[in-house]
Amino acid sequence: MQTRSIRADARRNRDLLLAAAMDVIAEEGPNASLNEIARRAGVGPGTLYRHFPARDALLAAVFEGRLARLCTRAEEMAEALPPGEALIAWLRLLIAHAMTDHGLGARMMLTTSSAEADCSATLRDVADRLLGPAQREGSVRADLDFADLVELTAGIAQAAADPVRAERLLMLTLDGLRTAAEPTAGALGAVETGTTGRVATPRQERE
Amino acid sequence: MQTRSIRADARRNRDLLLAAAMDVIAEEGPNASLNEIARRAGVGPGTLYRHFPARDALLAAVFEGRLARLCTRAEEMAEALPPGEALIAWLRLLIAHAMTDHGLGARMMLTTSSAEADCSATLRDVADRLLGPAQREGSVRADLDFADLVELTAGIAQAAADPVRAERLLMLTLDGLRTAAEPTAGALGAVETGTTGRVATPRQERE
DNA sequence: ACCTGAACACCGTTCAAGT
DNA sequence: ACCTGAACACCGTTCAAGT
Repeated sequence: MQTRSIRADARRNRDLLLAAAMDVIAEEGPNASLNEIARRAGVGPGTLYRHFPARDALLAAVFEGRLARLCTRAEEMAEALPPGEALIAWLRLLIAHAMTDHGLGARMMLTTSSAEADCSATLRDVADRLLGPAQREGSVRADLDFADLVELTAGIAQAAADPVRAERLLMLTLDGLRTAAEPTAGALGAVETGTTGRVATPRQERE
Repeated sequence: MQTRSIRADARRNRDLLLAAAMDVIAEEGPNASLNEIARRAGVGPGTLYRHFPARDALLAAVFEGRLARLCTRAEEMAEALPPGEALIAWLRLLIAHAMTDHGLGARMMLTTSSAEADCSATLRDVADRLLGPAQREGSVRADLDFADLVELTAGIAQAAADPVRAERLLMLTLDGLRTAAEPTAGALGAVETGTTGRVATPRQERE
């Protein structure tokens, strides 16, 4: 009496929907037609909306599987490599991940809403597990934040046309564009302004 | 006999369309409804398609105005500031630009197609005008490319939720995430690999 | 309980018909 | 020449009706 056959059907429909969604999204990206997904799963559109009331709920469900794999890999890296290298290797993985399915990964990484399937929290735990040691080791800036890594990574993934460009952008980001930290002229007190967020626009600053 | 009144009408419709597009895109972003734009311009949808056969053509037209301003500012900065500072100030401007209209700027900066209104070429000229001097001065990496700047900039704009986050990400990108260039263990010859683009994947990394 | 699929308002795009 | 706007196929979303 605990599990009804009707429930089994619902469960089966959910699985069909999810499988179809993975296929269609892989082909068409995160804006794929929901009706098409329902059609390919062999159910009516209403059934899709019953299981996934909003598009992001469906995307999050697809995203979860990949996220699990990403966490496993993070553990492996934390054990196999020195902290700094582990973090960088994982960032590389994160970028590859964000580039799959026409940017579904990046979209899910950046979206703060859809708290129901909170991928963001899981991601944060994993990232902190790698970031902390790397910072203590001194191979990475101490003021780095989880959000910094996610945003820089997602940005690179969205802007890069292919994995080669992505790798290039990652290396630039790790090493920085500047050659030195000296502000051209004498020692203005402006060296540290970078960390404070907004900086005065250079308007009347002539010659 | 050179200019017909009919032409004046066509011209006027184009202007109406463009003005409406600027409004609607500012409100709804680059995926705004084309029918809605035509409606607000007071013309039929067919007229819109006559003047702008593809969505990107319309977006490019909207983009052109802002691009012109961006070029003017670049000239001003090149004259008023030392090369390194001018480049950075302009990058900041580029990011702000890429964040307007719900990401229209970033989309146009990254899209290589739609060669008709080649914003990309204009942008490239301006960027090179600032990048070259900054590199000769030595304040910025010598191997930096125009594409690097555009992609990093567009990536930051797309990933940042607000201008404060964007400024933070820009500063991180300028200075780099790493604290030092030493590869953890002894002096492998790997210090310079960052500049070569693709780097060997860390051994057993599959998938 | 869960599913269905017709129905609604909208979209992008086209094209015969007008002027 | 240029414009119109009805028309087509599609979309996201809902909801009475079924089982």
